[in-house]
Amino acid sequence: MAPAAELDSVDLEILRLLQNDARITNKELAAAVRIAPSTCLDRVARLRSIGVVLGQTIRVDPERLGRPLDALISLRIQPHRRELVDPFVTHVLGLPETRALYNLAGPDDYLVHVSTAGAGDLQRLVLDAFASRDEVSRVHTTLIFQQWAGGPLLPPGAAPPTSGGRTSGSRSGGRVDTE
Amino acid sequence: MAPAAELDSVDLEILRLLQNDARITNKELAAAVRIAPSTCLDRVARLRSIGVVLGQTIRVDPERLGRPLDALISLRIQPHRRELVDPFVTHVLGLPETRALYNLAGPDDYLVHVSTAGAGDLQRLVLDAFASRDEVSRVHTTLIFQQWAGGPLLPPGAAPPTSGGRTSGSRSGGRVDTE
DNA sequence: AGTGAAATTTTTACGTA
DNA sequence: TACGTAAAAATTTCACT
Repeated sequence: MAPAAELDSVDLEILRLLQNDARITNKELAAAVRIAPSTCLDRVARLRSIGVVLGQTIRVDPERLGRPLDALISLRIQPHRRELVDPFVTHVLGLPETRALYNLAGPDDYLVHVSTAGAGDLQRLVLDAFASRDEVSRVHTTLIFQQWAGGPLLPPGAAPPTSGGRTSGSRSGGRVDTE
Repeated sequence: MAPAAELDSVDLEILRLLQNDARITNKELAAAVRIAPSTCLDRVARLRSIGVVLGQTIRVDPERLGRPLDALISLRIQPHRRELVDPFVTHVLGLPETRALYNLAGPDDYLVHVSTAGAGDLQRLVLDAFASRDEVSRVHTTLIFQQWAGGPLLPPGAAPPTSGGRTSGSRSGGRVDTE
């Protein structure tokens, strides 16, 4: 279930529009890509069924949830064995501050993106949730000043957004500024 | 428009459910949080209007879009002035491989999360899109073996998901494994 | 695969407690 | 603020090209 799916330009355009605003109605979406609503529904259903579209989520503003301070925490795991790593991953994903977790190829094994309530919360997190654990041999924290969410990830050569129509909101070029 | 919004436990539960699956109908959502559909609609509309909910997007599988290889690219910008930085940010956000961009506090000024078609594409990207630029003085690339998307980011103390009902799909604990 | 129209479900608006 | 009902609009199904 890994290989790349075959997508035509209409599929790519649908993905682009939905990634920009998934609340668009099927009717509007169909009009934007110039096909009938029922056909459009089939297209989207297919994209779901073949796993290109994994799901649909709301984008939440961390600041308005009381977590204005973001940071990246690099971690080195000492005996890098599965018995220690799996519980560690579970632990990190269980933290409410965790936004993303990466297992890396470099000397630092893991990178955690966290959103915290402030410097105090971040310090507490670094000390209590990471540094204090036996399997963690090194912790390095970097503050995030600003961040931008990625765009549609569409393959190069994909058709550019249709000229006239902004679908909704006030985005710029399909990219979403999150800060 | 920055301070934390006042949210009660119902709001938090709504956010959690929508973040898990934004395609849930308002009717189902209302039932899950035990309020009337019309009330639920008001709640969600409020969350949108006060900016807690920024929008709605589909989650796309990068692998199925032909980008199975992820990497983090650290960058140092030489004269770190706005005239150079702004075009650089625009350039990075314009790359189809870009998934996220961070402006950091450390010695490395920027971190770019990219999804690429493979080692060749990544090499081309590092050389042509980053290393070749005048304002970029240092490039460091780290491969991502595995990654996990963060969860609801909800404040601690928020009520756990209601006992019986899984809303849809087969997620685990509200977290979404993206690899 | 794509389409148009009917049938179903959902969203939305509004009056009331 | 929350609710229930009614109107509007959406999605979804289906027979046909």
